[in-house]
Amino acid sequence: MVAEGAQTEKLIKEKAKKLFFQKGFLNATTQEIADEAGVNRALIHYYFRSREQMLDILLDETMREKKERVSSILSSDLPFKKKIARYIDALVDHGLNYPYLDNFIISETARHPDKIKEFCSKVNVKSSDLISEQLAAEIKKKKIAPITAEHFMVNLSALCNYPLLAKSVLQAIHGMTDTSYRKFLIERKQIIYKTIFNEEMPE
Amino acid sequence: MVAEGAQTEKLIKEKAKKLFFQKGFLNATTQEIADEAGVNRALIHYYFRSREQMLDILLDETMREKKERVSSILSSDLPFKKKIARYIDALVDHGLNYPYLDNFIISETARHPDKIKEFCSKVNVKSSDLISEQLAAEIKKKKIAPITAEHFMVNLSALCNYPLLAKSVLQAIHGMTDTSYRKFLIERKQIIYKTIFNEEMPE
DNA sequence: CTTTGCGTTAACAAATTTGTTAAACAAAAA
DNA sequence: TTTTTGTTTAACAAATTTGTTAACGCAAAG
Repeated sequence: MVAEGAQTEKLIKEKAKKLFFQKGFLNATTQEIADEAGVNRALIHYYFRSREQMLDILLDETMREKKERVSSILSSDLPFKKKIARYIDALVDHGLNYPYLDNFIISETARHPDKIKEFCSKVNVKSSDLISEQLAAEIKKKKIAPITAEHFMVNLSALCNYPLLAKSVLQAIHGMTDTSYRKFLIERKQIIYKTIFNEEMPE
Repeated sequence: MVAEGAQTEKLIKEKAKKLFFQKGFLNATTQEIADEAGVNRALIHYYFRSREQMLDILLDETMREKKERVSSILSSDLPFKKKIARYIDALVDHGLNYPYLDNFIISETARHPDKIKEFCSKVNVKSSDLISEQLAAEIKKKKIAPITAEHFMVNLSALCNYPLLAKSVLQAIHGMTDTSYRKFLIERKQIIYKTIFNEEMPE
């Protein structure tokens, strides 16, 4: 049973991401990660030196991937409402895969405030900048009620991300199964669009 | 320096809440809590037996308090929009005090799914039930666009809670200071009302 | 004044978790 | 076949963290 090096590294990363970002075990131990991947714990240190460094890599990788997906949509030349519809779609879909990613980032940055600053300086994407002109134009044309780009983006993030983040709680309160909650989240894409624009989502 | 018993217990709880719910250190050690309170670590075990039990008490106490505040508003006989305005106000104000409470609950329940179920069975408050009739009435009167009570409440929670939860991230992205972020959150009360009802918040 | 009991502390013990290292192992190169 | 290289493992060491305990101090009760 010899797993090629790069394979193992990838396997560990995948399983660690699963524990952290899908299951929400944000203090998963190196042992738990190793068990999940079915490898010896020392391999984590062999490939990543320390838990801390692995964590940084996972976070950087996952956030980068998400940011790419998301800002490619926001920087596209789609008409505004279409763009936002796509954005909602991407955000919710990504969140279905990694519901606890934001939760992880929040905890991590609460402890180590420098990390988020450092990361922002590397991957600086102030998403509100990407839509501010288009938003202003829509507002001028009276297509949308006046709102700043910051509040608009925060509204959007909140409506998309929160139900993913708070999955366990909302699911328990409303007594939903995993599948019915998933359905609820898919439904929300339309709801969010409607809440933001006060009109049905087209098509 | 003899601190009365009940005083000390209260002090420890306060400082622990500060670390967990205000600062977002959701793996604060017993030592950190003791230091914050300026007492010997053993006192935590003296009063709460174990870290685990203290945590349960803190969570129960804080959630109960929040639920009371919040559902008293929702079960009042205010007109619908006034009621929601109050609700937004209460939720954001509470969140200003304990921005990381939800984050804590989320992590906790991810690890121990039973806890949230147990809690829900004790303090069963399905907030959407408290407004569903009134909401339906408003919709019938064409005052609000059609939406289920569940989605309506999740929208509301999302818009209120997410910016508190994600404080560190949003603050970093938008380059805000603590005070300007606080201002931003206060502003949001109107924004949220406007987003939900598509009209200015009165008074 | 002595005793009793609660609150407090320091010191200790145990458990958990991370990180290191030397040896084992397998496949490719010599 | 032997060597070499990169990967994997078990065993060990160190650090962190939780939980326990015995002793100390002080105030109120006897």
